[in-house]
Amino acid sequence: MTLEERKLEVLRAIIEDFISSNEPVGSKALAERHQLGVSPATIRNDMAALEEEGYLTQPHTSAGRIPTTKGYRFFVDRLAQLRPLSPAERRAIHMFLEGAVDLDDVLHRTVRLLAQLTHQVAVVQYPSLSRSTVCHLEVVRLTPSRLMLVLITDAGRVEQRVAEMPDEVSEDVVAELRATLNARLRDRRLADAPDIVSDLPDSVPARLRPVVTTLSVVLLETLVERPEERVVLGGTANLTRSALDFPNTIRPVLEALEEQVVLLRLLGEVHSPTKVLVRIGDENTFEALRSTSVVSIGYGSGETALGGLGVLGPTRMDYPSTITAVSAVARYVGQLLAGS
Amino acid sequence: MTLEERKLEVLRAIIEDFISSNEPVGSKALAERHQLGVSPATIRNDMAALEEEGYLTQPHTSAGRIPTTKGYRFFVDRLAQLRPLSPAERRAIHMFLEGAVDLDDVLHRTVRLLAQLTHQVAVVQYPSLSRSTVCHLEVVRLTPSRLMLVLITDAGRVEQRVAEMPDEVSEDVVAELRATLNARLRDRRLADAPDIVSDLPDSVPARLRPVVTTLSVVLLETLVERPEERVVLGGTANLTRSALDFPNTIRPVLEALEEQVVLLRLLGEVHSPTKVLVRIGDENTFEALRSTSVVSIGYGSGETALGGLGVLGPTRMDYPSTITAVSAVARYVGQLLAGS
DNA sequence: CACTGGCACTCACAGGTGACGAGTGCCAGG
DNA sequence: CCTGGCACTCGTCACCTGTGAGTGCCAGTG
Repeated sequence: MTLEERKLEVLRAIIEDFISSNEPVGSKALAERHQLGVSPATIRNDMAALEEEGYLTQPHTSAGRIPTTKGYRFFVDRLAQLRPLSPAERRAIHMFLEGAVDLDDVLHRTVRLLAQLTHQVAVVQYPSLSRSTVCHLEVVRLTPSRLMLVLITDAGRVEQRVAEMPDEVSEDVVAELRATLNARLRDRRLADAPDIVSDLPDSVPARLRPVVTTLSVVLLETLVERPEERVVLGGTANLTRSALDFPNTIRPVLEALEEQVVLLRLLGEVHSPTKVLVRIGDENTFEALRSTSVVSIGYGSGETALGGLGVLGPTRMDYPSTITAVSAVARYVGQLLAGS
Repeated sequence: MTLEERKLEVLRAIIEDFISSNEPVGSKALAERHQLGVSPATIRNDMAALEEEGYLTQPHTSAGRIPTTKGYRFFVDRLAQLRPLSPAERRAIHMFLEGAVDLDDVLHRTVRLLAQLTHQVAVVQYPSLSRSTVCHLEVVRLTPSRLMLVLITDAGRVEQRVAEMPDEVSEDVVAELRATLNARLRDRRLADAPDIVSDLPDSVPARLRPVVTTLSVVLLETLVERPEERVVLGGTANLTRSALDFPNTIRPVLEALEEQVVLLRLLGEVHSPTKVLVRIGDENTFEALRSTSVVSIGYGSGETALGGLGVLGPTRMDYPSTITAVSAVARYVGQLLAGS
């Protein structure tokens, strides 16, 4: 199944031309635009072979060829040469993310940056709760019988939740709760938190028990039942850029992007912060995204990713540039979060 | 400038037909679909008059008429009869907003609800900081020299911000800060906060002064320089519903909607929680939104609005239904926030 | 054996034409 | 003041045709 040198060149040339023109590319044009050293007729034979093997297809008999999913896949895996980041892009990344003041800000800037760099739809996931550790757990007494729990993770993420208490709670008890909860949970991984939390009521003085029991339930809800991994979306206007011909092609995509579930699953499979993941066309799980490609990667300080980020665009996207941009941004965001 | 009875009927009929069909409506079709009791020829005369007066226009000579901005405006102000909420819609509102656990949740559900009810793009603003009062101000020591300020308002909004301290700060000092800040700010309106905050450094014991000064700066930044009124957006997929013919008509709209500034200004002028505001076509401030209409209203418990919410759609939207839906949702959200 | 030039063939697309019909304005008559 | 009738405009659609890009195949050549 190995292809000879020239056929590879032909495949690469076709994909590059198609990406920049969005029109089926024919043998003659190919011969003119690239120095392949052979005549159109020869190229035609190669094209026919490539089509036979499933890398190309024809929209109709007398048109040029366009790449199939398999063709793009081969291109991405073996043919594409990574384009280094241009100085302008490097500068843009720094400028964009420079002045960020907190996590929300970082992620919102990131999504705009990605959208702008790649001219595509950008998605950024909040640092996963389960992969973070507890930095602080604050208990605030809003009214005597209503407490607010504020969870702060090492990644800077802040989650809050109101808890209605069965009885009134004194300020002293709140202080005690705060101390107890922090003693138990601080620096623990949130993935381990559910176990710790459910043991909590049994291990506190009896007088605290009712309050702690109620709080435990709320905490568990926040941590487990609602693992709501948040996602920021941006650059949807870029969808209109590619698919100007098919307004009914962008509708399902927009609809899918409004579903949190879809977005999460989109980035959910991302684990490594080092290797970009490219899902092309019908390699995507979701029906509605079969006409798009997703380029994603994890970001984080160490080996394990805190969360994922990526972009979504037409299958005929500029993979080399996109991959470069996505991984550069992820690296920078990782540093930023580690340093803050 | 008063129009006679029948001309009004004709105008209403044209607008209603155009809204449901999205095609220029002609005299004959009009006479058939409505019981106006006159012949097409008569209607033609009325139409010519209405066009003369600026309520209608013709896309081209031999086509039917379509309403102008002025026509829609007249329709909304004088002709439209409010449609009561259907039981199904009422039920939908309750079901959607029932299980909301916190402010974020309420607002995200609201935006989805609005989008679904009206089949349009929905926008919901977070409760304005400046119109809220401080419920609690928490100071959390993340590391010895890094504090996090968490501001909780009566509307349930939570804003946090990290502050880098010049020196290390002891846990005792933090407790003192917490007490001082809360004593000064609790139950005060956030609009008044800047004054209070800037006086703060002068009115604390000298030993607290450096820390308080730094904190003041951060607080002021959070409150004033970054009055970042947050906005939630949803239902953008609905844009494709109306403008299927013009993909290049939805691009600028999508782009505009990605600008926070635009969204804020869109709802920024909303003040009353009782009266719906309708901005039609070129009545909109923003160039890109000249082809759309915005229906918005304030929500809140009392007289003053906490924030705004609304929908954006094509000028040929179903105004009566939309107005009903928007104001019903706003009323319900207001109750919800007051009760929580 | 691999490449090439030539040739016949296919087919999307653009441009032109004409029939059709929806819609209009105007006018004379009730 | 309303109506029916009539001539006119003009966008839409179906149809046709020429053009050209692109193909596959084949015989010829180094």
